[in-house]
Amino acid sequence: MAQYSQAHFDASFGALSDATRRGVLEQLGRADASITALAQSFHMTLTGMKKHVGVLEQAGLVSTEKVGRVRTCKLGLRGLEEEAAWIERYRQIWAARFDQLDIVVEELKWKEKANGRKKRK
Amino acid sequence: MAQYSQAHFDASFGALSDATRRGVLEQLGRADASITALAQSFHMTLTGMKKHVGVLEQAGLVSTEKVGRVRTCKLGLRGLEEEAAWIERYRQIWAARFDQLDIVVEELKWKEKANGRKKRK
DNA sequence: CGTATACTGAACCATATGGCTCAGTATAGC
DNA sequence: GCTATACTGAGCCATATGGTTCAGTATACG
Repeated sequence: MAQYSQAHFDASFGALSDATRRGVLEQLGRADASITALAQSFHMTLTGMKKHVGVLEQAGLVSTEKVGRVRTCKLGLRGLEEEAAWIERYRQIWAARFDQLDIVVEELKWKEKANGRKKRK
Repeated sequence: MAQYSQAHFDASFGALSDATRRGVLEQLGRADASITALAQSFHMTLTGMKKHVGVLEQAGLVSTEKVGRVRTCKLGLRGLEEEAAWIERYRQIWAARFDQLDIVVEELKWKEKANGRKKRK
């Protein structure tokens, strides 16, 4: 889990980079749905929606099962833990860089004032 | 703030869906870098790297400034707050659904009974 | 001034993406 | 059995992506 299998991220972030697919995830969060139901929700053909579901399934975000004629889609086994972790790590780095900038600003203030008591170095 | 400007996500998640670009973000997290430096790091042409930087810049994740001949790239003003929030919200929905599944699993337990499938809380 | 460096832009290429239609196959229900 | 439903697969189309080369332009520096 500590290892970030980069390859996975290509698929999952790629899957998230489309508004329709994010919408599908949201809808599946409310309730499972058939391909037909999803296609209608997003005003597109069955075939088009099937591709989107395929992408989501490939990324492990959705799982499907066909019973009779109907393929039911639901949220997949994989959550977005690793992706959340990656972003969180990035955000910390980003924040750190920004803090450095704050420090620079602060140091400049300190210089001009020559009175700084509360230095947080 | 509660408004999620979906259009933005296309760009940012799209930018994250490529290993090279994620790598660039990590490198820029350590230190600012020129296009040339980045291109060398990732073994690709200047022109190729410039495109990646362009994508990241478009997504607001990187900002660049040209001084003399050198264009220096740094982490952009935009962090990934909204993206983190989206994923977090999804994860909660996902977890909720999974809890329902846990209930199902528990209901099925009476059947197997002996096998120790420990439920994660 | 002359040359090496750093980038830029156009153009090309192969492949992927996001949609569609159309022609199937399989199942539900009368 | 017949028909409507639900999906599937092939294939088309336009555009985007990830990379390249090549021919510039602008700047640093001896």
